Amino acid sequence: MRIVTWNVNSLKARLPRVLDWLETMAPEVVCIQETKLAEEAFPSDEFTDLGYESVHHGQGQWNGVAILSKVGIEDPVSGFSDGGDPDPDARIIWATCGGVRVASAYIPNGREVGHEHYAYKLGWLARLRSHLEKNHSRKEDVLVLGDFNVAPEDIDVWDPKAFKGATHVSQPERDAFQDILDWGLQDTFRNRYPEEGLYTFWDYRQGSFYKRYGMRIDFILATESLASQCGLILVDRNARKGEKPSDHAPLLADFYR
DNA sequence: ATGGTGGCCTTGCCA
Repeated sequence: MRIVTWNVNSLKARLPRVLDWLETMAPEVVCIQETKLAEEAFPSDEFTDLGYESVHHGQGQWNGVAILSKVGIEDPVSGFSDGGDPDPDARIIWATCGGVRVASAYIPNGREVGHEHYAYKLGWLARLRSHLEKNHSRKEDVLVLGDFNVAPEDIDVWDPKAFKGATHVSQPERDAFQDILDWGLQDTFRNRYPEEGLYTFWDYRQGSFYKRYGMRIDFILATESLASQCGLILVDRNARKGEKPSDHAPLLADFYR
């Protein structure tokens, strides 16, 4: 099964590029973040034409997550099933695709350390762990994909000194990310590539992509049963080039199962 | 290639 995560930064603005890329790479399952579309505006017909069923959890101007699948979509759930209040934002959707429980997640940005939105981010990461604990076992085939807005280690940013005091690298965020891994998930890309300088996001500003000023904040997290079957895994940096790119590149993995 | 925000029902906010 070939699976992808991609923060497209507006599916409306990105649709031609996304459709073209999906035709070329032909993944079975696709996790999209930042659709920035209302529920009814989701272009499901265009994806159907490429052979995908789809589920979307949208809210309009901001956020919005989706899963596309050529191998079935069963038991879709929007948000968290942890007994808590509904998340005000459309940031996570779950579905079972080809026997694998898949999540497409867009973790809050946090804005600034100490900001109200930063507290929301830490709480959101804790709820993700809580959802996993309450609904799944680490013995199951579970994949959590998405934009976590956290760089887990200093090697995941282009210059740690430039991020002093910033979100994405603070210890509470890194601890919350590690808590999710500690539930029973592995960072499949990092398993394969231990070196620095490999990123999934480059800010639009200041020519960051061309200067290689990136961050690795998008992940394909897998339980052991799947992580041990991970084959090809790569960031398609070519998708960050050219006309009207997203500020994130897609992360793609093949699981032999 | 020899440079260099972009998306949002926009006039500032968010990332």
